[in-house]
Amino acid sequence: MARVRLQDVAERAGVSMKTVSNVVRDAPHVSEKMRERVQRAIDELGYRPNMMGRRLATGRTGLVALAFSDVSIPYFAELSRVVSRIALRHDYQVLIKETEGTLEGERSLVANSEQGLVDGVLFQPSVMSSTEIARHRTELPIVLLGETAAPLTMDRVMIENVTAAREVTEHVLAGGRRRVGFVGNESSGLTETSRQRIAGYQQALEDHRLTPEPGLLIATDEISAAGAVRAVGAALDGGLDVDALVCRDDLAAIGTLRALQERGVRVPQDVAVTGWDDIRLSAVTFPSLTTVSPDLEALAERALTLLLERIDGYEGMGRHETVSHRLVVRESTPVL
Amino acid sequence: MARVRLQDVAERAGVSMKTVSNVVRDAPHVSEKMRERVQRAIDELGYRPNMMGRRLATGRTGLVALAFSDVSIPYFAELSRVVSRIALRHDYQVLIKETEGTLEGERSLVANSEQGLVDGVLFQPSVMSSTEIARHRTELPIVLLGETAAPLTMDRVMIENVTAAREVTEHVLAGGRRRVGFVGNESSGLTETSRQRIAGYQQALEDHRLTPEPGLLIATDEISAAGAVRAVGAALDGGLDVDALVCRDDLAAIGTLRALQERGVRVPQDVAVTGWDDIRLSAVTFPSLTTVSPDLEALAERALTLLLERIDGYEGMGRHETVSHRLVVRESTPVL
DNA sequence: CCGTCCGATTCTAGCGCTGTAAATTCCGGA
DNA sequence: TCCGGAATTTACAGCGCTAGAATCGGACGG
Repeated sequence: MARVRLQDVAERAGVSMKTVSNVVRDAPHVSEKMRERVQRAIDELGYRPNMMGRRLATGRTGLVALAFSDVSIPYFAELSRVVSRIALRHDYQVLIKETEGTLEGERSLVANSEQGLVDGVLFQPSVMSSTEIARHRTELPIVLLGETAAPLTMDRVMIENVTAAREVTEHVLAGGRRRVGFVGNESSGLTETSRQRIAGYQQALEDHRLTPEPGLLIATDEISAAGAVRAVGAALDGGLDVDALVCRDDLAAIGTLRALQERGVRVPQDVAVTGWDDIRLSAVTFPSLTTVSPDLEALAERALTLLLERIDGYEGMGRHETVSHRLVVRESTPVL
Repeated sequence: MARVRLQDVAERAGVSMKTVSNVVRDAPHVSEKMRERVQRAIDELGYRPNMMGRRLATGRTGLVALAFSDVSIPYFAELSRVVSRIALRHDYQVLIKETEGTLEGERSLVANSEQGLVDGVLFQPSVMSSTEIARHRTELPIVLLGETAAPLTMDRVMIENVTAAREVTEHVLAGGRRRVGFVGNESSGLTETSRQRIAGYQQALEDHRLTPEPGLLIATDEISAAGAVRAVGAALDGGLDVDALVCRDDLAAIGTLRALQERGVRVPQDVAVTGWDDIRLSAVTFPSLTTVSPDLEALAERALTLLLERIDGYEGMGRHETVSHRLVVRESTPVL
């Protein structure tokens, strides 16, 4: 049996297509009687609107893309959930696009490959520079997520990375630690995210009259727990002497935990460890992780709001917003 | 500036729309000369096809939905990646739909709410029974993932759960353990997945002339590491006496690890622990987890193949396939 | 030199829905 | 009973693209 179309319902109910359309979309100016009559026809025929038709007609796809490197990074998975949920409230669905964190993947995203498929994009760049993003600038509305030094013309939402990094470092210093390392900066080409977190970490050290030593920065070759296990392991075996390790993210912290425990180092007694992102698992590692918890809800809400405004035609300058974060203290740092 | 349409390119190149369309789609019957001429016009105008138009015309959306409870469960996130990658090879994009693991969410998915938006659905049900899914049966092609007792009319791809559960249990028994518990069955209403894994676990025990005791089954109230921490913690505090714990999935295993370590129980010396899914993190917990590793690649490939066949009009009986798995032995179980 | 044939190109309908503008209906008031 | 204006419903023209039929044009054999 062929699909039921608006036309079929219209004939069955003996009204015009437009009226049926109005009923389906819950539009105003439909009398109660008419609504009932049409609804009956819809139910009898089992009509379901064809989204593609609607989309072509309205020019809106009802889809926004959420782009980042890799969904299996817990932070991004959790972000996806929140964004999807909030988008749904605005009648939007979210299409997840993974860029693999490669320049190529990010470029193809920005080179409006999604043109005509999604109405806008929420994009957390990994490697593309802000200027390049601005240059490739498409018709497609884009809102940037994260720490990219965003072009003036584009919207961006992030948390206060420098401040947060300072707070978390301050927290371990307040616990009496003095040899504080940093884990997880990229071994080749620092991302803006790492740069800012390291900046905050350094500020905190300097506030305490401690000199940041290059040897305390432990770079990893990839954003993963396994990368951190290798890097921290190698550093420890190389004689690294620390009493605290501030990690770039929870995954790095989880890897750090393992590298320490493999060597019999106790956390937090011997070395305190902190993470970043407050992914769900950070509460169930042993010991559980003290971590920076960004307000994902607010992040998603603001980013989506800015994006929807762009989609609705807003053409002003880029808006740069920050959302709050808090420090969640758990077992991996000593109680004060 | 308004968007460039096919018509604009056609005028610019002085040819018909259809010819441009042929060039864009790389269709046959286009002379080299014409191709070049049109391509030049396309480049000059910066034309990008509007997917919505194409989709309406072809009736194909180029989108398949991948539905499961929650992306932030690592197994699903990793599955998403693999499915997306493989789908891309078939020129399909993947739309992730979370059902929250609720009957309501799953019903709304099956009640062809996606009609007209996606061409088909890969669905891993959490709570819906196979008969109900079959009843709600829509026009939309669906392939089931996972252990659901699939209706005869529907395609389904899974791994051999009973066998795998038996193997992993056998592995700890071979290590000399005799009081083997199972962690992670749902406290209310066993899912088919849990049922099969428990069945395999029991078979292995029986093979060793051990009697499965109900007290060795530790139910959790939700699929999460935190749920396992609570459940296993409570069981241990209640005097649970085991020397091995086979967990329903890696998340449960991670929670189990913590519950044991909190109480000073050593893994694997005092209690061996196994997981299921081989999520990335299972290699970096401390100790790392022995776990069942499904062949995700094959799972995704087969499921997508079956789905695409359905989309292309295949109307035969349901195909039920299994893909392979292997046991990955790591630190959480003693070496033999 | 002409008729045939075949691949290259154009023509013409839609795909299913919505927005606009015009037509119709409905009411209270005169 | 009739009129004016507001509310409701209808007619119709696309949104951008593709498919199939129709048409064109040139190479080839006779």
